Amino acid sequence: MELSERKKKVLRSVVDLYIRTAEPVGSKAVAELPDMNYSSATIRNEMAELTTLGYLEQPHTSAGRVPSASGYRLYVDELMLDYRLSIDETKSINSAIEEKMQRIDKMVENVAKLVSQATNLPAISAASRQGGGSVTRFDLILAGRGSVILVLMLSGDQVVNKLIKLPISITESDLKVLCAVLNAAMTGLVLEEFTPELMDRVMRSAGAAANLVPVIVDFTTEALRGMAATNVSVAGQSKLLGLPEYRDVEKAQRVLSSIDEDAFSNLPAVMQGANGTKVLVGPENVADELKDTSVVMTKFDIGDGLQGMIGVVGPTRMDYAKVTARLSYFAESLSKMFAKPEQPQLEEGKHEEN
Amino acid sequence: MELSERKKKVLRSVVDLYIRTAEPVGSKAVAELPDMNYSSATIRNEMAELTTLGYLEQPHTSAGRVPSASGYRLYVDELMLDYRLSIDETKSINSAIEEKMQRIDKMVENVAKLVSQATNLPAISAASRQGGGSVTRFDLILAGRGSVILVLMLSGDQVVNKLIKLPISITESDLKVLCAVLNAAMTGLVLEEFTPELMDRVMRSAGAAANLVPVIVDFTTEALRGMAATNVSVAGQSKLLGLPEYRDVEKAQRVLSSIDEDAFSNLPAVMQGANGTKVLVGPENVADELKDTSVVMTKFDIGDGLQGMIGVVGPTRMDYAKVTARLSYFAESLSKMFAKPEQPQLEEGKHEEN
DNA sequence: CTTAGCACTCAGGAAGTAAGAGTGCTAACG
DNA sequence: CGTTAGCACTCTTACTTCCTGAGTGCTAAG
Repeated sequence: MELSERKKKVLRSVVDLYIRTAEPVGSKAVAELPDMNYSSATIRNEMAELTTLGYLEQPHTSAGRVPSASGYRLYVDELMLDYRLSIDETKSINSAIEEKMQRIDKMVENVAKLVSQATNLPAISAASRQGGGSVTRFDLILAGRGSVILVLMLSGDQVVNKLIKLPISITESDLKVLCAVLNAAMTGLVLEEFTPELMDRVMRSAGAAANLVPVIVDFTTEALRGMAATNVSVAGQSKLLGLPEYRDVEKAQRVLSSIDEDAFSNLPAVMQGANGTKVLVGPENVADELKDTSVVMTKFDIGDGLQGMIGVVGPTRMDYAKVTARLSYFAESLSKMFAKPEQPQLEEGKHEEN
Repeated sequence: MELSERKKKVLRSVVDLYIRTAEPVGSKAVAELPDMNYSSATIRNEMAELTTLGYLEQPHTSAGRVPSASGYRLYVDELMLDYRLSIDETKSINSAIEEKMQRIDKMVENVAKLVSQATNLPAISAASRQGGGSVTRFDLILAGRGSVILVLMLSGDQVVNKLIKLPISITESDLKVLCAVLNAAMTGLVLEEFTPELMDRVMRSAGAAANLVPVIVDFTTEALRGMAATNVSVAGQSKLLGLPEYRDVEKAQRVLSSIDEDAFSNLPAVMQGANGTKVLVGPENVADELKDTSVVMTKFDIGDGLQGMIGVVGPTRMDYAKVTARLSYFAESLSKMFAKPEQPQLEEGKHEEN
């Protein structure tokens, strides 16, 4: 059943007010709104009906009304007015992205931080690859006494490397042979195709440098696994504590620790189908601890089969309009950033160990 | 002035009890302790004196006593009994380290998580390099049409790489020339020595591939900067909320957000002098928000001029004995792990971008 | 020096009260 | 018939007041 225009207006006002104040809103408060030309009594009647329809709830007789989950749902789907980002906001988002994205190996982490700052709520960011990658090219560099640098070029123009130290020394020509064998036998293979038999075969034809093969295969499979793995980061958890609904420490802790954990490693799955921004209101969340909490998420494209996702966690009474606007803008900016090759430089690799 | 043995025993008992219960401890509770062979009246007298000496405080007349900052100080320095890790504990710490350290580019982050789990408190982990690094060796690999992979070997056997895409194509021999020039002119230099003049000079002698030089220098300086930067990670913030002293959300938030920020980027400096485990009790902390909170920290060695640090943040009433024990053991295990070369593999590099 | 006893203090909980906000209903109004 | 004013009713919240119990400091006896 379709609500009357006035009912919609009242519902929207109630949600808006509740978002602002975090306190149950009464008929009087709504009636006093600038463009509300009815008396509090009329509003009262409308609110009573909205309550029986299930869009509003009252904590107790004679408190104001609070939006119910379906109230929020309706608000998000139909009622909420688009929030227009100010020039300042877009500017600050852009410059934040520019500044922080240079070292992309921390991309996920940084994005989470930025989103959290922009929304003043805890934020999640994740990147995951659809389907497994493969090695495009093997290179081996002799780096002085017993050291060999293995350089893998992976599908999606990603490059990783590893320094291998050997007890024995090895000649340049041995490496050349091995390198050729590797490129012939192992390029284009996905993770599952790295069988023990394959390794045996490669080792037999690898000549003098055969003892390098196991290390190389190990690292290669690990790199492919790493490509497939989902990278998740959470930032700004403490922002939650500033909100009145989390004055209850128990609750705050439940929510925080459920975000803290790697509970989100399968979250990108939720995003699979949906396009654009998705809003999960309170009980729509699967996790029990989040029944009282809303999540707003958006996908963005990193290109090369990489899927990015950013999201925000907050009270059911969160400023959906503003949050969705900011999130979408973020996603858009990020997608754009990854789409354009900017400089002649495109790929970069960095890593350290012991 | 030296305290009598009995006073020490009483003080220790008070601190121990307070650590356990988080409630002011009365003379009766102390007197009832198994090996306390005095009546509550005697204890009362001792406690009164300890109060005037400043080691204990009472929240109000007729509450029990609570250790003061100097009480904790004394406890940490002299009184506390060594906590012996059980075999189980050492085992679980070791297996946690083994399991999680494989991908070392996430080392700092993982260590923070592990320490937090082991202590049930928020934990900080950081790694920073003493003094700047330099490039040991440049390599350039031609990776098909217009793509060149730059591989830098840095001091400390760290290897990083970057894929450079060029609008124009380039020949293998041009690359060889450039590579030789780079190795001749730029190895062994620290960040400050990369001047515009140097770049000019290199570009002039670089031959056909000269237009690659700016990109290479950019990436090199960025890599060196990255080496110098301190890497900090915080984990388990929500653990704080489980503790009775942080039922006050305001306080919890203050503390959490002061950890959340990059407030710790200069923390390793604090560790510079001290060896072993350092305990900062409440007001000894510089940050105002932490005046009410204690920090326990330890250094560990990553080798190659890299300094690691792990720390824990908790209420002044934290189980110093247990926490220090676990932290030290962690530090020790980590140092050991980084010291032994394990496999023939020592260094590993990994990174991705767009 | 240690201990028992006692009067005193003070935080925290229970109970009761008052104030205020908001509702639902009814009746009047245009 | 939709809208509004008025009013009785409900229920929370804040503020008292009171009481209890834990713990203390002091004194005097062992």
